[in-house]
Amino acid sequence: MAGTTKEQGTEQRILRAARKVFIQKGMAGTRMREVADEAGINKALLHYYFRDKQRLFTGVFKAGASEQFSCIWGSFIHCDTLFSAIEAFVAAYLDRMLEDPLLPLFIVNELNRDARGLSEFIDRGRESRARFLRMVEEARQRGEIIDIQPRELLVNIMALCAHPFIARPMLAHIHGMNNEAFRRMIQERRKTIPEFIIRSIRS
Amino acid sequence: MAGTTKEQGTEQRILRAARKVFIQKGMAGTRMREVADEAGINKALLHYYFRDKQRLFTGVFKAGASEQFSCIWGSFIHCDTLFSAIEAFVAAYLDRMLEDPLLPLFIVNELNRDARGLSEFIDRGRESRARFLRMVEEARQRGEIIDIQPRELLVNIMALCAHPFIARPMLAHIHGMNNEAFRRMIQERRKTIPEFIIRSIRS
DNA sequence: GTCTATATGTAGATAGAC
DNA sequence: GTCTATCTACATATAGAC
Repeated sequence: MAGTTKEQGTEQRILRAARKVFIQKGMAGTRMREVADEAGINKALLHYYFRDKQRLFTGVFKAGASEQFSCIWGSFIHCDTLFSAIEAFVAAYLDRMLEDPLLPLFIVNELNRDARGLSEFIDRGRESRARFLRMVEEARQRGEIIDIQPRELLVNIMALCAHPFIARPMLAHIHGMNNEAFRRMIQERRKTIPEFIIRSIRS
Repeated sequence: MAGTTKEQGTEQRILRAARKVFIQKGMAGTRMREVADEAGINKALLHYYFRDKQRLFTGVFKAGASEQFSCIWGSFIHCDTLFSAIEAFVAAYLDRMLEDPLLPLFIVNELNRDARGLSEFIDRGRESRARFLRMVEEARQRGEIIDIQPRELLVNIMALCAHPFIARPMLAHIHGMNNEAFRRMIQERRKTIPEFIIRSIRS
């Protein structure tokens, strides 16, 4: 019955360690040595499980990162109004990113370096995105919201959610925020972002 | 009278090349070799002008990047209303970043890696930021806008301006945008971002 | 100032013992 | 599977000729 997994599974330990270091330092800034140390093993074992750095990098995503996209984009699946969908999406996004605050910066960063590698990763939320865009278009036709391009609205929502995480060091510097203050700000934005958006688009 | 500058100045050529490569690849991803090639010289000369990689990196900013912050934050210096200041700021930010679309990602990236290095760089706009926050507070007290934290509004404005540049590869992938389409989108946002914001905060 | 040649360190990756 | 020891490549940086 058991068999493949040992105490915790070396492969899993490596993946968790690699994920942590890659997200923090990026592909170019990551040293295999550091991943090995973080996992409590040596470099040779990394190459035993994953042939090379690139495969390790890819493995990290195959093993978990992409499920998060599904989680976020699946957040509003049961919402029947546009406004409730926006609220659900914002809450899901902020909650998820609070657990991995460096993830947004990491993703845009690596996507900028090599868009091919993570394209399938993005496509996970494709249907949900299409559905959201339809909801916007329908709300517009019913006259519930002003005349705004669905794409534009989506970009704005993503911007308001992601940017505080991406620009966190700058915000921390400008406004003198520590970790606790940052979390409080994000918690408040769970409410204020939907309010900000809905005030702007409501007819 | 002339004297220090030659045909174009080797130091300037190096700085321009370094700037280009650093912004594209980041500190960790940049190879001195690549900078030398880009500048049309050899590696040794880089070390002759700038002792090491770190100093070259610093030199790039001392030589030009920080002035851009001043340009953006000085954009609304003659605006007497909050709404006109927002319009001026958004226009200045987008126009500037269209010239260096990779700059926003680069800045947040390096700031995340080492916040000390670029802190003085951020401080350039400090007074202007303070003035902007005062304008928001005053407009709020006059009842022209709703009850919103000045800081929060500033974060939202920055988010709406910067995020399309930062997440450009993702947007390009999702919406199938080429360079020309991206520029058109930014041009439209010069109008739509201020509208979006002002609709949201106007009493 | 600018080059070639080289020193020095360290990265990713492999060989082979256990 | 896991380790130590090592190979190879390449990055930063320097020495020294011109």
